[in-house]
Amino acid sequence: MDKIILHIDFNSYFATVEQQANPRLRGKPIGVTGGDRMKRTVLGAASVEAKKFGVKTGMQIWEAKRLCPQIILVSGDSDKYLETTKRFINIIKDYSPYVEVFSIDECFLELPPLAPSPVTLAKEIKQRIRSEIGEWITCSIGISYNKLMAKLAGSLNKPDGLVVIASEEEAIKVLDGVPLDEICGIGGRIKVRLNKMGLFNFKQLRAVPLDLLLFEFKSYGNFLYDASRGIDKRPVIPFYEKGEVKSVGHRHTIDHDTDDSKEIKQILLKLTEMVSRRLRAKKLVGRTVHCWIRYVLEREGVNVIHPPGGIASHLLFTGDGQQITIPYTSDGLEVFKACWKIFNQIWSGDKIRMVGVSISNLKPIAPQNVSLLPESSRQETIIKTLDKINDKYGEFTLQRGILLESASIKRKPNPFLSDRRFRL
DNA sequence: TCTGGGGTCCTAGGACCC
DNA sequence: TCTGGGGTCCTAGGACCC
Repeated sequence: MDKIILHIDFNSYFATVEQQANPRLRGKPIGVTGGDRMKRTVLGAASVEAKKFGVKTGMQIWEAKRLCPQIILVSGDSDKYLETTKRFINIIKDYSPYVEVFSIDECFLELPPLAPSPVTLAKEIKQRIRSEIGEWITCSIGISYNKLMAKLAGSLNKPDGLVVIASEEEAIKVLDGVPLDEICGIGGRIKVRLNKMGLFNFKQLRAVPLDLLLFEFKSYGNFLYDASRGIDKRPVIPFYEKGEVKSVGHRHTIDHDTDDSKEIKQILLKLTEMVSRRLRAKKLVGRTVHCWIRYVLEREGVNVIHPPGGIASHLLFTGDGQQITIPYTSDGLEVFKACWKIFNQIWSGDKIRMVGVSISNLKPIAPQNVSLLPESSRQETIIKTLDKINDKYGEFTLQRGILLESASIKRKPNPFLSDRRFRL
């Protein structure tokens, strides 16, 4: 193999971390939820034992309970998972500086040219994770000559697997035995489009000329062409070379549909403040504010499939959004003003189920950028003081007066609201 | 009983400037 | 009198990932 790349992926991550922390949960079907509010939430993870009943990550809780009535639901704790992730990354770094953190429970590792047998090394990593982090924490490792195939190899034998795809010849054999959406990069929509072209497996995809793929999929055709041949030239990008985040956002699904603009305003105030606080914590300012909403319309007697491949539903989801550019800021009130302006432009007046806010076009705060205007300087002092206290005592301990009326978002943040892509 | 929440990248078209 | 062409910025929207 030209390069040797390992893909390390934790199995049922949040669930095994919870089982490690609490012996009474071990060997039992558990599901990790987003927090104390169960309605309209989905599972962040399911334990191996729960998966035997057909329960899956991302499944709605009512469905998980239907499949497995004895499932134990555990409230997620993002700090705990992040802490565990930092520990395993520290182990991985002993083997190579080329570690790309792909998500909270996944990383790529490129081995130096003179590394000993990758299989022996992978076994050692698994053993160290067991002994240094916990016996309940298992991972699957895929080994191959590029990232795409390493990730595919890792997905072939779960949990606790170890699979090698050593050459392009082997890769093609493996590809011809899996569905199109098994590889990272082909999702439901692309699969449907490929199927419509009469393509149902990688062997058929390989027979399609590049020109045709480029015509149908633009530059994505290159990816499809290469992927079907086991080719992937993307480098492993170590954590210290990864750029800063490109956008920061939050969205919130309301636990009832609402057309009460006062209520929506309170939620947007909270979301914009959460976004701005994260910008300030990262010492960033941003200038493009994106606000979007989602409606749910009941359609009597009509079955709608949404999204493709999803479950049939009599509900039709629609939405609208807009983005505008404002002067660089990390002030929640400025972000809110932009957001509120957008909201009032796009809102149809229908009942709303979800609102979202994100800010992009980010840049680091210039240290010498001290404001000269007294009013602005006063605002900055207020923000800094709020941040200090909130950092110490938790989100929303102190907040602007206008936020205090709202009870729609609880103080303890949902673990799935926090950074999954983080920097070490 | 009816899909949570946080991201990334890409393309296309219009506005605007020189 | 009314237009070439290149480049950049902005916004909309689609698709994917975990």
